[in-house]
Amino acid sequence: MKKTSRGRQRIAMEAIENAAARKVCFSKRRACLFKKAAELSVLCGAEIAVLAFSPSGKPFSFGHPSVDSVLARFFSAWPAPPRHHRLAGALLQELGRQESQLAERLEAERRRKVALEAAIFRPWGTVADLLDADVEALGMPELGLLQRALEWVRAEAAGRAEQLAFEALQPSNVAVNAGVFVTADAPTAAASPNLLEFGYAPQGYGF
Amino acid sequence: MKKTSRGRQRIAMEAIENAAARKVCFSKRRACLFKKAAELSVLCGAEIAVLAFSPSGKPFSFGHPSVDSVLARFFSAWPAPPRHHRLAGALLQELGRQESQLAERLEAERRRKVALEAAIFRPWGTVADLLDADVEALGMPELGLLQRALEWVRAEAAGRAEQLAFEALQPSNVAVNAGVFVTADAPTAAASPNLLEFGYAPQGYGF
DNA sequence: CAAGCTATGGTTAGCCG
DNA sequence: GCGGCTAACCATAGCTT
Repeated sequence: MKKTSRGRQRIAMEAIENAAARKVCFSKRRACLFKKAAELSVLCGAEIAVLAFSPSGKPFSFGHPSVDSVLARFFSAWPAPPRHHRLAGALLQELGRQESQLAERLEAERRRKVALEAAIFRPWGTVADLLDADVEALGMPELGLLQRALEWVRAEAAGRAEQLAFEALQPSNVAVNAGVFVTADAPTAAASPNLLEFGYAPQGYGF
Repeated sequence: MKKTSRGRQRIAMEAIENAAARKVCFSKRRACLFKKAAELSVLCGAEIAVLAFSPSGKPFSFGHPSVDSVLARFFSAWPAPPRHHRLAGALLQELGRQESQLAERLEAERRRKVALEAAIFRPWGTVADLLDADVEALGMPELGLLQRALEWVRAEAAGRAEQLAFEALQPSNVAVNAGVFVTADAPTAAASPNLLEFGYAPQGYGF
């Protein structure tokens, strides 16, 4: 019997030129990376999040117990350096300065609302677009609402994420999800971008 | 010559009870996980972030090209679902309702400032503490400032992250950092929490 | 307590169906 | 374009230093 395979070959640690090979490599290795992350979280009880964008820009994520919880913890884990006090001083100063302008801002608020109104009934791209485009023009009530709205949207998206366990792993407390953001070609297109979701298990090399 | 090692053994995919073994396992596997993430990003040109908390709560992260850039992309990559339009409607409605209360809120703003003032000159724990404790009381100018302040703090922290490449990998565009957040025992302690930084290379099993 | 060792289980590049 | 196969690299559990 002649050898039917060359087995695993050593490859150089550099960008894979061949597009097809790169895609296959990404899918295979991403799966293993997520599996390793899951194993680590199970074995050691660690909280882990992995975010990955395929070469074509498709987002994938793994989280234990969830991507969001890890992100939240990560954001809050950064220690407060001494400079926070300087920051606080600057904040207060700015506060006092702006307080004296509250009256005129009340009027400006009204103008902002008109701009917001126009922006809102225009089809949106991403949440970030809303933030980028309008946050400067938003007044206090809008900011608060926007913040809550963003949290809501992200919570809903996270809630739809597939809750899958790896075969050899504890079937609970491991979440894997992947999604695609398909931009609309026409800015005026009424159809909203698609949200595709995948399970972790065999989902092919597509991305 | 008698066998000097049992080689790699198969272990059950369940939490490791022995604390010491768990620590060693976490350190070894985390290193490999980061290495795999780096390889994937180099081979496929993918953007990847890995956030991990050790069992004892110490944060570690890997990012290519950087944790922050991946997080930013991840947040903005979530597609805008149709419900955004419903959300927009609700937002506008709420906006109109709240606009009629602008005048009285102008007065409330003044009261908020006093509360903020008190909060600001109190030693802070983490940025999250500030957010959690005061965001409800913050008015529009404070919110905007706080947002910028948060971004600034995170940017500075990220800027201090070690820029290391793995031996076999391209020496650029790979960032690895790890830090510890040491909480102050006394809430009134003036000393701020420490920020310890590590390189990726041999740093032992400590965490 | 971290670093090195070694045998073995796990991962995966290249092919095939 | 996917899943599977195979053989060769790689990761790593348990020890030793």
